Amino acid sequence: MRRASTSKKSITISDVAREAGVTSATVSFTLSGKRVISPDTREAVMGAIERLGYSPNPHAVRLANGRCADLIPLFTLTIDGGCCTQKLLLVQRALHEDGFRAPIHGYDYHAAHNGAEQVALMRDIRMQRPRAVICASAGVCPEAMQELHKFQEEGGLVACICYGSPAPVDCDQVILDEEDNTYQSARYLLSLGHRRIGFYKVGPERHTGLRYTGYRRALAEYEVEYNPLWHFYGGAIANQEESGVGIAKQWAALTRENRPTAMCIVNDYTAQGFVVGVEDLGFRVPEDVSIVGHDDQPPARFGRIPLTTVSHPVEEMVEVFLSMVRERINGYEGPPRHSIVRGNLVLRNSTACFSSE
Amino acid sequence: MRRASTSKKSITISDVAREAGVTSATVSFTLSGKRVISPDTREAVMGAIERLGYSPNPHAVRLANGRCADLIPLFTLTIDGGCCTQKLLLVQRALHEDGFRAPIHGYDYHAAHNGAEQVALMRDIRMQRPRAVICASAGVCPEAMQELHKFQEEGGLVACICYGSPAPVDCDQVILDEEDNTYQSARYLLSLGHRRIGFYKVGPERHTGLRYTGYRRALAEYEVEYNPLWHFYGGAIANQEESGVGIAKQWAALTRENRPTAMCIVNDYTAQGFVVGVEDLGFRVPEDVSIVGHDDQPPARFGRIPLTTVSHPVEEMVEVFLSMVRERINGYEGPPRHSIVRGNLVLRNSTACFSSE
DNA sequence: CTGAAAGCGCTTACAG
DNA sequence: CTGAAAGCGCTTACAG
Repeated sequence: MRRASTSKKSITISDVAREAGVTSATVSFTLSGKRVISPDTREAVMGAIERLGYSPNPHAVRLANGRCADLIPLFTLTIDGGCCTQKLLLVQRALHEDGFRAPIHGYDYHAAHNGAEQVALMRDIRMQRPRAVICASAGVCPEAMQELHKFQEEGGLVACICYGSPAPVDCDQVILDEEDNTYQSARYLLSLGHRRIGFYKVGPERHTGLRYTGYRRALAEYEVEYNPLWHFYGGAIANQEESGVGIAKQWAALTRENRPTAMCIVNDYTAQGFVVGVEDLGFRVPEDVSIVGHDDQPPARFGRIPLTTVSHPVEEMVEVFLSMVRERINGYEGPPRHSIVRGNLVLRNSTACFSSE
Repeated sequence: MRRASTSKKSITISDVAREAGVTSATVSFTLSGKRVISPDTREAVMGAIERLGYSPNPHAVRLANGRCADLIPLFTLTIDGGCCTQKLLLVQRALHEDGFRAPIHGYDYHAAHNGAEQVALMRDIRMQRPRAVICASAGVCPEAMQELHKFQEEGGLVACICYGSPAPVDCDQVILDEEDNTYQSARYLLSLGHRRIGFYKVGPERHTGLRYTGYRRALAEYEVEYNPLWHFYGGAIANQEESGVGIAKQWAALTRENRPTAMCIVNDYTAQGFVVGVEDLGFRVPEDVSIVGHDDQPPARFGRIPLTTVSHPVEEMVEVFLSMVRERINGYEGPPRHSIVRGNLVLRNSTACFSSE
């Protein structure tokens, strides 16, 4: 914890050169291996480096190089340990194994839910001139995406991991099929005989979004009318489980005839919050209300009740994504590709056939 | 997705200077505000910047500056959405508000559970010469810590967020009192009359670690002998909940007389896994076994059963930590401080008095 | 096999 | 109020 003023000047390539009795070019080349170096010289240089504890200033290196060939930052506004984080971690691991440095630049969604801030963050990454940048596009504003576009124009590689619809950048993308995901869950509830089916997803959008579309498509298929009463909204609750408790209260506040007999809740955390909420109010799951969650994350199996859910195929998405990214890195020049991946229904105990009782 | 060869040369400060009809020094000074600039010049410069879409090359800036005054990277090997991630996110938000850039450099624990790798990662951060680096010390090897020490010698600021014992760097630290945490949980079970108390924590260490010490201290206080049979081990299961299922099987495999009537399980995720595991085997919680978890994370409230647990005071730790860090940034020169923070017992439904039945 | 020198894109004394 | 120039610490043609 010393002051900057006390700071020891850090040692540079010239120090090493002097110590080894050579020129800095020689030091640079013995380090990079881009020139044949005599064994004696190499030894002298390595010795000097060792003795002095030298390591290159990355800013100078990057400035001189123009581009950081071994850097692939991962950008995300979601860092909650859920599916998005899991994918990033898997991608990071693979990239490390390929010899890249792949720091996750994680920013809190709320902190970064500010366009100017996002742009600054993204620009900072772009200006580092990395080999590629990988972007988890959820929540990233168009202006920040524009930075990625500029990055491409400067010769950078971009690839995105998306939810539902492709990110507005012309690049390889792996996309979770959100529409199908929610369609499957709603259709399953309909197939059990339910007709009053509640719907909830996080976020402010009401009648937009692919999850909503999927829900509507299932209803249409069964010729069930959409009822705005059954479309729940979360308010500004930070915690996902708490949102579930909140919508449980809304649900219970409806009259018996208007109350959904089944709920399609996008995200297992919220779904378990809903379970806890309705149980606290004296209802039973699935007797009083069937519930389908989304993602098949740990709470689906270890939460209040084993949850029927639709999986979010994390591993599959990562696999597809990595193969695209690696092809690009190896020089593939074809047009950008969008790989859409679907989840599967997982049956557990939170759903039952409709009974008029 | 264009090739590097196609890359547009990015525009530099000289381009702006030329466009504005001034010198690059003037551009630099109008941007930094370190020199008074005439309104006309300022306007010309800003116009040129606007028209050209200029933004400075951070490598050049950092190389010239010697230190990045506005950069405070956060280093972590744990990025699971749990307490550690939560703390970093809160610290990041506060630092952003203070005008710093504070990217979380997150690395997967397993990927980085490799000394050389860790050192490389940490060195890369150090060599960026940021204002400070904040390190979540869990899992960080001594060699990587050594990098932080070098960083201090170069005049950098270091601060750590730790579990149990201080990190081996001479700097401000906020530390969760793990010993007390587990002591409290074990003592509570003893106070309920239990005498066969099982213990589990993640990690390979057997008879070391502050959590173990706290457990032993509680036993000693009640003059209960330590029994290695009741000390559970997880094996190499990646998923925390699955570890809980695993130890449930170990627990059930013991003879009735040897089976703990209560379990002290370090971490709510694993504790809920244990609940699910024993229930699947036909046992009831808390009738057949009482359980205390640790951390008071969402699964404690929304998991299979409402869990008695000991809190991990995330907000309090962040508050204490930030006040120390801000003092340092403002030039405080006193000796390094260690702030130890304790959690509190939270009573729910997973514990009951011992009954010989 | 190695050296001397230019260049990467900034910042900041030093002059005026 | 502004310019000309040195310097930050590397890399890489260009010579030898």
